[in-house]
Amino acid sequence: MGGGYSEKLMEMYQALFKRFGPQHWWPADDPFEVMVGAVLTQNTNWANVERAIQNLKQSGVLDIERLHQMDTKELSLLIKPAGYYNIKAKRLKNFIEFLVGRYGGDLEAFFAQETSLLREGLLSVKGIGRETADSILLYAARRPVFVVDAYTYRILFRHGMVEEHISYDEMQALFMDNLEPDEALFNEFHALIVQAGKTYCRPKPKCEGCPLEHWESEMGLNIYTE
DNA sequence: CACCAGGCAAGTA
DNA sequence: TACTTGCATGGT
Repeated sequence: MGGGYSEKLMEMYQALFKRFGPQHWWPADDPFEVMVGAVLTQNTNWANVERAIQNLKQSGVLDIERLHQMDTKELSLLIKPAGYYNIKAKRLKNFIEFLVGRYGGDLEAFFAQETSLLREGLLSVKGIGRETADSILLYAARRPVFVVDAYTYRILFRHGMVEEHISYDEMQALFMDNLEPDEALFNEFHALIVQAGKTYCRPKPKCEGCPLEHWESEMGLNIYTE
């Protein structure tokens, strides 16, 4: 039904895992830190996000109540290393206001909902789009939701697995309609795609003609080039 | 110097 | 629906 995607995707997963090993995502101490990191990492290098999170930790404000009290301007200065600091401070405040206003700031209460309702709520927050919402669902709420990002498009397109410019929902369905809803699998798979993308699948490929000699020689992924 | 990073919202056609 | 633009720091 899926045009043999189930087998292809699992072969891709096995090859990536063999090449890169377990990624141990999400690098955070608790679900709330995951959610903050998910907003801060929007179009931003993770190393810069780490500095911002360190600033929040060292200031002792990495919790809902403290962030709720804090002035947006003050917050923006703490997260400055993550870039887009004015808009991200507002986005974090929007999210905090949502959690406090609707769940009394109780994350357990927030997470005690069906996945589709959780996603709907997250997407209602200005500053949380589909990728950020799905990252929170997968890595904070630990739901079997597949996270799609720019690397997912790039890698699958360059390997001839999808048309260019398919929608987020279509790409997500490609994975979720062809794989068992396995939270641990989705966790590792997305993290591996990011790692592989960083390593071999830049926006402007240095090698001539991806789908890549790189993948084939270094990863044994000629199975994807048809 | 140019390019990129674990996106999103708002505006336009 | 399908583009375009603004947002911004820090590494390579």
